[in-house]
Amino acid sequence: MTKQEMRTEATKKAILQSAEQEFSEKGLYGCRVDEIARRAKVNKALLYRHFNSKEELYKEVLVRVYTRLGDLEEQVINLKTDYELKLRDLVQIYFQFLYDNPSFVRMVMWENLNGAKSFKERGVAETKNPILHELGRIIDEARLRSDVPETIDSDQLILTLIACSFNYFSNMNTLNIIVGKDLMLAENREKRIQATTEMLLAYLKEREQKQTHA
Amino acid sequence: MTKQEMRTEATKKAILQSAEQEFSEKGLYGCRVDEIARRAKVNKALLYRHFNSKEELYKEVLVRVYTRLGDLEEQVINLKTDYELKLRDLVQIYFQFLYDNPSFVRMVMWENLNGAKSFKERGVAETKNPILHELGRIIDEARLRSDVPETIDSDQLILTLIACSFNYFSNMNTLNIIVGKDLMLAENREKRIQATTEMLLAYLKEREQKQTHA
Amino acid sequence: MTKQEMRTEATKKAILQSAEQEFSEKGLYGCRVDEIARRAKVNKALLYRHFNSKEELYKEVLVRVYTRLGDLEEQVINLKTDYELKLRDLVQIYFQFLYDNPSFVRMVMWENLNGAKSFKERGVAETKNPILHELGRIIDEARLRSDVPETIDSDQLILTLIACSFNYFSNMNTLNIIVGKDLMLAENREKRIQATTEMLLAYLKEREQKQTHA
Amino acid sequence: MTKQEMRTEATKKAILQSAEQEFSEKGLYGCRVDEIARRAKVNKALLYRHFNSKEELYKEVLVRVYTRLGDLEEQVINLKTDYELKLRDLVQIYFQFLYDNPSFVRMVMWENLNGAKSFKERGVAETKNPILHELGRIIDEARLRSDVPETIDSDQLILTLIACSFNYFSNMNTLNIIVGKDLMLAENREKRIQATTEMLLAYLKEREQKQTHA
DNA sequence: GATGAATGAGATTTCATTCAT
DNA sequence: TATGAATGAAATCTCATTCAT
Repeated sequence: MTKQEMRTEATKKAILQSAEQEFSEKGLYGCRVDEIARRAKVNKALLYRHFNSKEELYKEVLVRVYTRLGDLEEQVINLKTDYELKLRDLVQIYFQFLYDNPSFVRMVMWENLNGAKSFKERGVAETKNPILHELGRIIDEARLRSDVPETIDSDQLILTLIACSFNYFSNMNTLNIIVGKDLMLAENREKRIQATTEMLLAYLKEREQKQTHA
Repeated sequence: MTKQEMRTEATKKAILQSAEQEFSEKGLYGCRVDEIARRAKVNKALLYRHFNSKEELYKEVLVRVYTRLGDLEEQVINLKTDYELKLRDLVQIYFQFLYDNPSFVRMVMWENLNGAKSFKERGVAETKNPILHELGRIIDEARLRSDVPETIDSDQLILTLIACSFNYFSNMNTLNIIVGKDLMLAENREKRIQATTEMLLAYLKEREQKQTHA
Repeated sequence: MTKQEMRTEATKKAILQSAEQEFSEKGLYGCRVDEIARRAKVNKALLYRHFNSKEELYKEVLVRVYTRLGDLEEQVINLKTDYELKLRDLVQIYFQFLYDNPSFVRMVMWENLNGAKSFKERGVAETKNPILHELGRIIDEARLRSDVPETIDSDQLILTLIACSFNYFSNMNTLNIIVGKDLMLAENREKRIQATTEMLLAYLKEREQKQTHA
Repeated sequence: MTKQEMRTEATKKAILQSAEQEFSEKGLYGCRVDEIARRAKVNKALLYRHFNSKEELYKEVLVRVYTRLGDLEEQVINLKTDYELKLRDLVQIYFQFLYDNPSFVRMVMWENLNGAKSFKERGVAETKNPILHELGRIIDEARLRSDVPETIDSDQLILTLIACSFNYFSNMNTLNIIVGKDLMLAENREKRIQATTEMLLAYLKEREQKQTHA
């Protein structure tokens, strides 16, 4: 890579970082190209040269943000063997990820509000998602060991994991008011991780019992 | 109420309806006053006469949408006596509300993305919320009957109920892709209601057991 | 005059008073019909019924304001006989009038900025102006008594009287800054009246001398 | 200065010239940004890029117009030595300036009608004013040579000079009607310059005499 | 006569995008 | 590649005026 190319890459990265801040904060419509350029310390014409349009830049940001999920892979493979503990860790890791990546949460929200348009157009769903991948494996393994019944609906577990984790951050502003607490506090997050884990496990066991009694 | 006043109310209502559609769809920034006026079949000046600014109109819509929660009261008071059945009904009612009121879901999302600014400014949190009110009562009653342990963390139940219900609709666009199903279908919603109920109950019982064994 | 007519007159007067405040303060373009109506506590439609248009109302105000000059007549006829004292009094009266009628000063300024359009259209120049009328008489009388030379240019006296009096109030905002004093203070006004009088007299005498020596 | 910068300056100058015409003619409120842009042959967005707002542009024009006073410096330093002649020249120069710069007169009028708001905000009073500066020097010198008494109130001279000169142009539209002459004519201006000078001198001498007799 | 609602045209300002260098 | 100037379209909001009762 030549010096020139490296400079170009640096420029693009600066733009993307700036754009991530702006887009995640204000969305595709609330955000201003001027502001992105200003924060990236480049001029608008350059931004357009590299990304063609505001919308394309937005999509690039979406992809970039989503890709970070992939970085969880290492953490996820090194989980304990016991499936209860594994599940607990998985929830923990997901919560931590959402806590560390507020722009992920917000971009997903913008996407949902926008009919997941860019999400679909850029095939973001294909992005490696170690959390869900591992949840699937946990269930599969448990099934094999008959820890959970064959009939378990793994979608419900996925939906519950996502709901309890994602919603905690996505709706934090209103939830804080509703429960009258600062849910950002480590203590409260910890409690919620615990409860989420218990819920998932309880759901599994409940099903198990039903299965047994059936 | 005079004829004149009735006409005025009708005009305001037309504007509010139009604004609700536009704001819930595109948010405060993505939406255009021109379009709201066009849909309401009034001119912009009139809209400004009645609502002063785009932002005030937005807040009015937020309040209006949120107020609909209150209409659930009748349904909620007529619940069965058994607390398990009650909980099931509550989840069912909430899911149905969110299904019937997509603009509620979206407005809450916009608010969260915007730091719940208008939510706070208009004291929307004070709005009657029969769902959460009833959930509180269910837990209280259960406690009295010792169906659930004293130590139960009711916040976790609230957060779970909201998360599992709200997130199902708020993130539907991306969830549909992730689970590869159309979650809007009655069948899938029904399953999710079932799972959510079971989760809540299992969580309660789990705690109960822990309590017992402790 | 019937009760109804009296009410109507009262309404018109209220509008005119309000309009005078607004127009003199902000001019024809800076002022808002809404505001005039609000201050007059009538609605706009009524205002239009009585005055047809913003511009006509403006002209009405101009005439009204200018007419107040006429009220000086009584004061002016009762002047002392000595022409020096008369002149002094005249200056004093004019200063007092301008001090008491800031809207006169401002309306004349707006008119000048606007090419005296309304001034001409409404023939405001025809309005009785006891100050100038009396100044003319003073000069005439003085001429007869040979107190001043025949050749005196009375226009110069008129222009000086107006300039020294009017400009003191019309440019007060900038003059205050230039001379670093509050020219509104009675003390400073008094000094200026004195100086203006002396100037007029000195001018007369100077001319006289020239005449004499010629 | 690069070519680019020169172009930019040219654009700004074109806008300022256009704005001066419009603002001086119609004032801050009567004037339209559209029109300024049209006359300057640029589009509105560019105008805003360079000047931020209509009001800032107005202030820039005010400063620009006022600065022209400074250009009189050369003329003013080369005055004759005799103080009577000096004074005469000063009046002549000031009249000529006001005649040549109608937008100066009008901007000062707008400012006074607007409470000298922009005048104060931009510290326009600090602008070099060779006329008043020189008038001060003339009086000082005269005092030293005892041509005029120590007690002379120089403010009165300043106010008279400004009043007689400025008012001649600021109120020309109404004065023309009052005196029934076209005061713009060179002949009439000349007479007025003569009268103003005599007035100032007469005032000085009158005071002198008083002083002498005292 | 009097009112409050309603209107159309237009004001200032903003924004995504392109041009010229 | 990179830049600052420039643009056209459109956004929010305002205002003199008229309508309907």
